[in-house]
Amino acid sequence: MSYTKRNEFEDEFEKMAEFAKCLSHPARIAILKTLAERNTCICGEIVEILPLAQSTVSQHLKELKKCGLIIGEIDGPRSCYCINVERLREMEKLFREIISSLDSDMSACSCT
Amino acid sequence: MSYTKRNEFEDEFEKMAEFAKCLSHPARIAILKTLAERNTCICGEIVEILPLAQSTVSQHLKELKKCGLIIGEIDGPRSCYCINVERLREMEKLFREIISSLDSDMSACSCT
DNA sequence: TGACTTAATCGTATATTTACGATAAACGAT
DNA sequence: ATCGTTTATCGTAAATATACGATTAAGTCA
Repeated sequence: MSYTKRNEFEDEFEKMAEFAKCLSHPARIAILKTLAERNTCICGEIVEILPLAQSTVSQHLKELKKCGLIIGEIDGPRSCYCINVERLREMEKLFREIISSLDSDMSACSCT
Repeated sequence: MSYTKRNEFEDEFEKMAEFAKCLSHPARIAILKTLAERNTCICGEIVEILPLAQSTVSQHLKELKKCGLIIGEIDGPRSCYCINVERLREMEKLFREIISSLDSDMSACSCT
């Protein structure tokens, strides 16, 4: 039993799925929003805002970092996080492309 | 141990996260693409195209249906699926809104 | 009616995700 | 050097997700 077949699809779809997975928890969207609003972007602030334990927030930050949407800089005992604008743009573009590709393919639905 | 705290965030974020979760597997994106390309949209065709067992495809279809991105019509022993265009637009809009809200909040990143 | 086709669901195994508390690591300050 | 602060990581528990084969259900057609 193989469990995952995520790697047997078109690169574009896998990439999109990766981004989507990253946004698939409201906490991570909330983190992005918080980072956008502040430029201090210290981890502790996020912990205060979210209804989650520090370790859990840290995990979500790790996910966001893994998919490249945020950048973390260690600054003494603190960690300074901010949004990776280029990567955000990349995601935006890919999303737009896939949606518009669906749009252009789509013809009238014959089953309703 | 509560396990999930998905429901303790802003509605908009939860909604976006739902959509994102739906797109978080390449198979489901591939299904949407296939549905866009054809208007016959019979389940069996999708099974032939994807490297997945029939039952697994059925499960993915169920997910897509649950979040409203596709509509299924039972047609005799077959199932005719198609994209729910309105819902797709809704997702597109929400995504665009959230991204542009990030954009407008974002100031220079102080940590790089 | 009975055989065939198609797709949903069930049962199951395994991987991953989400959450927490506890601990460790890294630094600043006293 | 020790203490306090901050954050990452570890260990763990429980929920979900992913995948499959087997079965069921529902309709078609001979």
